[in-house]
Amino acid sequence: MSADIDKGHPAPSVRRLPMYLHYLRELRNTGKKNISCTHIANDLGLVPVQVRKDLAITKIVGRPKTGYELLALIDAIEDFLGWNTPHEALLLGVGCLGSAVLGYDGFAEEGLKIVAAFDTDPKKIGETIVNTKVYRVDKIQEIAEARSVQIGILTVPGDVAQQSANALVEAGVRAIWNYTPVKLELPDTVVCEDVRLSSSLALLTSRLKGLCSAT
Amino acid sequence: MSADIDKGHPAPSVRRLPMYLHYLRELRNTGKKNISCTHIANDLGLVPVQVRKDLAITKIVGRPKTGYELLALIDAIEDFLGWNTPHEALLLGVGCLGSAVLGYDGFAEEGLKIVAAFDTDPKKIGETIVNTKVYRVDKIQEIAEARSVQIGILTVPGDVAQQSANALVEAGVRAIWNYTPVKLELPDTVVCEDVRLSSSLALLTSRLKGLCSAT
DNA sequence: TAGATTGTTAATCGATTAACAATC
DNA sequence: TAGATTGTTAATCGATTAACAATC
Repeated sequence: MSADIDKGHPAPSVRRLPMYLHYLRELRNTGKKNISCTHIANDLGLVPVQVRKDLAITKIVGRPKTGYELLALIDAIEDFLGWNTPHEALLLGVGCLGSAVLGYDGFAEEGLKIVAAFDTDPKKIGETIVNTKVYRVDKIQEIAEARSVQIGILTVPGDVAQQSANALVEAGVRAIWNYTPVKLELPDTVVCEDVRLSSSLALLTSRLKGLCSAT
Repeated sequence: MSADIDKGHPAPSVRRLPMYLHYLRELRNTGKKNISCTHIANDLGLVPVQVRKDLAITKIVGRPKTGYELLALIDAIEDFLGWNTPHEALLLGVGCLGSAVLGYDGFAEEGLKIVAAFDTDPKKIGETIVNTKVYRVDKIQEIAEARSVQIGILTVPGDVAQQSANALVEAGVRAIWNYTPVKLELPDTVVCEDVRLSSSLALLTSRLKGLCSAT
């Protein structure tokens, strides 16, 4: 019945937005007021038309000859991504990876605020790791509901990934950022994004192999 | 002059190989001898023909009706990725993220062995973090050359990313796994793969926004 | 054998790039 | 004004999916 059959936006474009945002924020310090796609493309090693298409999904409007107003563009990207209003998140699994995610201060710039962490290890429960308190896993529901947290970050071992995801869904979480190698089964009312470090490494090592054998 | 103009393999296919490998290794424990694309696709939520195309890049040959021999398939993927012969790597920047990468034992299964870490912080130099010794940055060349290390992992802050990458290149490293948000300038004799966690988060938060506004 | 499955060619789909009118 | 730049439509490119003969 809806007039616009929203197919969403091209994932490759959305993936490039944080790169533009990072670049534009740096540029802000130089006092520049306007920026064109030509300059962005040059500095980031892309072609201008791709930058234009990517930025267009944020609904930003530029002016011929001058380009985009820098601050308006930054706002538009943040708005599109939802990074101007902080998202609260829960983190499950305070191992090496979980601690790193807790400690990574870059997420603040991306509107992500981890409000509580959870683990099964009694030694960790009650501890405070990088300003975040670690709770027992059975407290997820209580804390999630109290603050109506929408995002869950999964940094647990693979063998408990699905059950951890289930707990997050039951607690009302709407989005799961999955750092485990497990393919999660989720209701389609929940969005999930897999961080697959091994995919990235696969590309690196296979290209390294190509480099060597080409000689 | 070369007969085969090697365009490389489709990046999306290469990115999916670790997922198949993970799945197949788990399957090994069940004692199964053969596996078909239909089964793989079912279990991973893909379509059989895509699995077949993906696996074909490893040069594996299957048999109609029975599928692929499980162990041969695992071998073929490992071979293609270069994950059966361990790759030695150096890690630059022992902060939160760097420590997590050092501590992540999953990389062992992916043929990656971090043999030394480097930092500028005098307090960290000489320490051993997760079985890896931390050296002064000016030791990179010496250690890289002695072991002819081919891979460098960049987990330094963004503002020293380029100079750190330069040091790795000078030390003879052929591949850089870049965890910083910086776009690196590198000679084309060096391959580089960017781990962009923010791209992944962008997709998650923008889809979460779509989910909420759709209601 | 019959039917499941492979390997491959052709068709489709979506993203990137080219072309160009509009405009400041 | 002249020329750089935007926004958009059309062409190209590459990945995914469909179709199907070969085969075990």
